[in-house]
Amino acid sequence: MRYGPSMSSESAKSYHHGNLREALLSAAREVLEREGVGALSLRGLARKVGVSVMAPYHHFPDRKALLVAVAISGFEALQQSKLAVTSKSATATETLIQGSRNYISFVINNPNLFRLMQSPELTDRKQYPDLHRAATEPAKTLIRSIEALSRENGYSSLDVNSCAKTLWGLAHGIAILALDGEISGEEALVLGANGAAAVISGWRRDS
Amino acid sequence: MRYGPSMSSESAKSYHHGNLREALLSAAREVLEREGVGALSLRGLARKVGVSVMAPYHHFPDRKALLVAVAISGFEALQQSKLAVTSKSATATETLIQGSRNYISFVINNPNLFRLMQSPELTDRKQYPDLHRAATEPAKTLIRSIEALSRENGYSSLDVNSCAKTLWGLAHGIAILALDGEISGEEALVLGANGAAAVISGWRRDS
DNA sequence: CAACCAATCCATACAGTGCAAAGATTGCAC
DNA sequence: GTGCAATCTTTGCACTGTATGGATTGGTTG
Repeated sequence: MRYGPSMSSESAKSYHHGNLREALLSAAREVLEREGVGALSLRGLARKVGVSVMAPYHHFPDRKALLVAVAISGFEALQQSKLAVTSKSATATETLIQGSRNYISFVINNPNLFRLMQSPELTDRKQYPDLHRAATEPAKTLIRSIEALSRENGYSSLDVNSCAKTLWGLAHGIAILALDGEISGEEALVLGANGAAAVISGWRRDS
Repeated sequence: MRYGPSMSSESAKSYHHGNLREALLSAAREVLEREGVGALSLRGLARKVGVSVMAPYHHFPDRKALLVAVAISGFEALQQSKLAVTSKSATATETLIQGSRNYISFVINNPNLFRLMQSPELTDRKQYPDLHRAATEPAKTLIRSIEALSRENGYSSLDVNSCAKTLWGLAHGIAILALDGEISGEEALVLGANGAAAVISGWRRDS
């Protein structure tokens, strides 16, 4: 693993770029957050990185594959921050509530990246195993938290799976409302936390 | 308002199409649901309708405007079915729970249309007043239902706005999980109804 | 009825895109 | 060193959105 176009001083333009793949991904993330997914073109990225039109195709089979790679990096970042929240929380309830806040916060801070992660164009995740795996990790973490909740509070009859999906769906939906400008970021964070609390307490009784 | 290319027998190819706008929208909805938003091109639609490359531009300033028009028709359909549910329900609680089911059902039955309605590409709704209006109608209906709930059940301290957004977000999020294949359609419908019930009962206590 | 005009449609052209094919350049293993 | 596989470039095609300017029409007005 080397870094930079070559070992020499700086930008000694060599025929081989050196780490084109990473450079492309980095440029893509930048363009994505600044101009949206519509502005992401392989040609544009190639230009930005200073490489020929077809060079990117040696690292990504097609445009979609590039988008998938960016999305994966997004899911990994999300998972990372989710784990951080989990390790900081004292109780399972707190983990879930703070997790909801954290999810919404991530969406607000990376709007276009999140939109890409949810893009209809990469919906067929079965076709991209790596993407599917990366996207599933956060869900697994959530389920573990709910199992902990069930243990800690003695909710023996709790349907872990349903509860997880409801909580996830709630955070997801509220975040999207914020993205669409229907509610402010602060409001979304509050709603996310309160809504999660309501679901947790309401769920125990009703199911 | 006329219909068809001309008054004569059939497909008497006249210079003026007659109702190009509607024909384009109809073709667009068809292509959209069959092949996804990515396959929606003005040229393709023009071809499909049997008209020149530039004809669509006399009815839609650009591609985005066509997408917006399709999205608007989607929101109108959603609102229509929402009203139908409301008028069929006896109590406010039932309206809200069935409304949640109905929303999720709409999404499942019109996946690509829904994706278009939520597309990041037409997020700047302020720029399309008609779209913004159409997209806001269902929310208004929801709020009215919650006000009814507050009256009927004596939840005097209920924060109508927050409750509405939480319920909306929940249905929204669960529907998206179904779209992404994370849960089945039936499961989504059940989760939507149960989740809504949990939020309603949980909310009353916690806020 | 005739003449006009605004709405509608068409033909052509240009820039930008994704990608296929085939050749150039390089670093690494032997 | 030599050969090979990875990497990068050149060229070309089919497709897209859309700007420009001209053709055709039906409805309105004199």
